[in-house]
Amino acid sequence: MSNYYLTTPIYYVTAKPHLGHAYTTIVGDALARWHRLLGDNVHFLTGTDEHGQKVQQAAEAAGLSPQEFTDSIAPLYQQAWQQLNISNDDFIRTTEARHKIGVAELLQRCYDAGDIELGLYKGKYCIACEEYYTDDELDPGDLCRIHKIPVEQVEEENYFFRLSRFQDRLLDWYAAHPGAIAPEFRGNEALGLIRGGLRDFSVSRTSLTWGIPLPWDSKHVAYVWFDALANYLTAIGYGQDNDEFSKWWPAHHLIGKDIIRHHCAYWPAMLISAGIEPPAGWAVGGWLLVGGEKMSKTTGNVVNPLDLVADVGVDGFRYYILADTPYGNDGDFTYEGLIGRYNSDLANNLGNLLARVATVVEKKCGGVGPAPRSDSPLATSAASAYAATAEAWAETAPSRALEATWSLIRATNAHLEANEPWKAEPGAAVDAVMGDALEALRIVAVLASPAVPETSETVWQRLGLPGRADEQRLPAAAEWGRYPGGLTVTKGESLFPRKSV
RNA sequence: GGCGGCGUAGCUCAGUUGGUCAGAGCAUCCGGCUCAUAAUCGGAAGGUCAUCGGUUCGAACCCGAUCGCCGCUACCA
Repeated sequence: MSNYYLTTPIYYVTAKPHLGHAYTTIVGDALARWHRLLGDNVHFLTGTDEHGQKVQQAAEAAGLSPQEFTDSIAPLYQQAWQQLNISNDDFIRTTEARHKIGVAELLQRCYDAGDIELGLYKGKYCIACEEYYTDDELDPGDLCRIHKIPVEQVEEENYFFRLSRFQDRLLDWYAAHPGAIAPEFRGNEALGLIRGGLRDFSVSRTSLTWGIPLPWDSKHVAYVWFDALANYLTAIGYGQDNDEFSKWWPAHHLIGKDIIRHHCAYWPAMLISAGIEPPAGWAVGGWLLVGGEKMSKTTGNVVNPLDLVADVGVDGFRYYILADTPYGNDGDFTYEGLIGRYNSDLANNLGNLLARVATVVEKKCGGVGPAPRSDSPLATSAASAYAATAEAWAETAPSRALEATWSLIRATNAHLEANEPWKAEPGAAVDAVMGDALEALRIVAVLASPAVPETSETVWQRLGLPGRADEQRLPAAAEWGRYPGGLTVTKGESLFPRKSV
């Protein structure tokens, strides 16, 4: 049994949970659940990023202390993930004591290594970005390109992380670890920006107090990115519990394409400096657009995932997110797409298959599920569906994984159609066909459980199987012929009632 | 400007080292079936794999050029 440590980015508490957060988190959850099926010992982490100037400002605007403010937002994420059936093993908030202890440790290590040095920073600073910019990075009139507001001329004593020293070490590390960043073109992008030259970056601020003090100079608080990245360490005991830490590290990171620089350049450099092994891998996702446009408050197209759950259920939403968006590229959320997937894949294929099988078992087999044939033609369909599903999950390609799993559902519908058990008199022939269908459904329930966990449990129970679908272990659970027969099959309500468009 | 990517059936996309690679799903049309959620099954139609040229016995896949689109070039999934 191997340990598998998976992280999502931690989400900045100036925004409430939206579709974009849900997208990354659901992908992470499905991956975590798949690895649990494989028998891995999984630790799946998500959380919230709660320090920095923007939080301080948002708190002031709300008339709260920063701590009160973050205390009011962080639970929204925890609740959202609960409602989306996210199986995170931990949830870290960067305002927790364990995090502050670990960050201090990491800072001190980098400082002791000589990679953090005091400097004077004169520059043009965008308050909204919390970033300094050079002239060529600004629009005419010294406007921030992102926020279109004037930057301020600021002079501040800062500590700097000497990132510029790490270019060769990073390139060497990546050369020795091909494929660490997926998809490949994102890896090229990361290498490109490292080759393009790395500038030292400021890791402290004296201009605000809402942050973690530097252990050797308490006038400074840690820059929010340094603070935030460290969550991946502090959540598993860095600086406090070495056994726990070394049990899980290095991590597999799930990130968005916009934070490649921080995660693929800053972060491994910080780790190398502190004497910690770089991450095991990064899976970089694209944006989930809404109607072809980037979600933003100004265009008013921010989608609340919980509204969608009310329409198509948790699994309907999860399935759509996973099946309709090839990971790595931008996806496009549309309501029509959501309903289309729901109807065709969930209602027509999976839901209807279970319904027709249950009915025929009831009518022709007395409601008792027969055992499958060992030489069923469906056995090969199941084997190839499993192989393709496993391969796709290994490549962080949920959409292809689900397509592969669903191929077994289609094959099962075809198998029924070819044998027409509803026309035959009860007997061995009917039993054989229905046993095959039940066995295929059993395998589908296991393979689909990372995406649609609730549905898989329901199918599992309706088939009369003991235990739970998500307790099964692959590859054994995908072997043909494990449905024992003699179990009571329950018809039940429609799994996914069709939606009218 | 620099670096990188994309352009495959109406739509969304698979095609890992060049030789059943011209595919899947959805949508459309025709037919079958009626156990099932007007579901399902079969079949058809639909692409000169952006364009041009090259390498090769053979290229969607390699090389060059052209056209179009996009990403990154220190905010945030």
